[in-house]
Amino acid sequence: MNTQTNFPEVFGALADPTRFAIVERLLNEGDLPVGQLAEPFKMSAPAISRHLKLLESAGLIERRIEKQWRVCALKKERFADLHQWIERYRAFWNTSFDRLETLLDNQQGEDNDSSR
Amino acid sequence: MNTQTNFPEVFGALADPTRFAIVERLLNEGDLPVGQLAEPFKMSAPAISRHLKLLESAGLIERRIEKQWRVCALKKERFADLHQWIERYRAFWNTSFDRLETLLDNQQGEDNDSSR
DNA sequence: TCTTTAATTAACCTAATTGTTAAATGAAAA
DNA sequence: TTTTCATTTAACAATTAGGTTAATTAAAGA
Repeated sequence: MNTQTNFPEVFGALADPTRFAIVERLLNEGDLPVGQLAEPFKMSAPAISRHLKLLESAGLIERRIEKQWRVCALKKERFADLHQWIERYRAFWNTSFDRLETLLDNQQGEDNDSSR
Repeated sequence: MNTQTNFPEVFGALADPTRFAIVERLLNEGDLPVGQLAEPFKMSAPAISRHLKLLESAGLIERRIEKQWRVCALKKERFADLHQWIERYRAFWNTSFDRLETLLDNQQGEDNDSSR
């Protein structure tokens, strides 16, 4: 399997709200240069730069140089790995949801967790 | 969608190797009492206890009392949430793998998603 | 060349995380 | 009821994470 994927490291990269938002944005808007990625946050450029470096080390993004900009892009492989990982849990979460299953089958009009 | 699922928090819970191993073990071996979960680690009981508390706060596990033991179990909802999240990236990672696709096809086989 | 723009690296500070040991809790067994 | 077992809480120390400002690099444009 994907023995080269260090899942705790990847999850650690996604564990910060800023980094998570960056990843989500790259999914929704496609590749973006560092400056534009930084713009929505009221955080210094060096802080963003370090977040991006961490995402890159975890293999979630890559940076390429384009003229005077560093453009960030999601790396497909890592997301494929994450998908494979969570798929292993399908047999568990997808069975006998009992009274929860109707709710979820409705395709998430809302969530159903009452634990918090 | 699952707006009340705090993904950075959930990822943070999975970002520690000990906690990740605990979650994997619960998937592979089913519900286990705290003492047995702690056994493979050369870490004090309080340390394990706090890891479990964090997993519980993130909604990844729950603890029930059974005789003199606290038995830990994975929570389906949270894994379903994670799956829904990564599914949103499928359109991205599943298309035009280009020269990578042969490499990855070797190991992952076909995916069988039924959630949409 | 000189200046500007884009981004990173360095040095530093504070807060959060993760581990420890000792004490506390609460149910079961004696 | 007293002891034992299973686990948690409290208090504390060491490390890591995440932010800041100042200095550096590197390419573009004047």
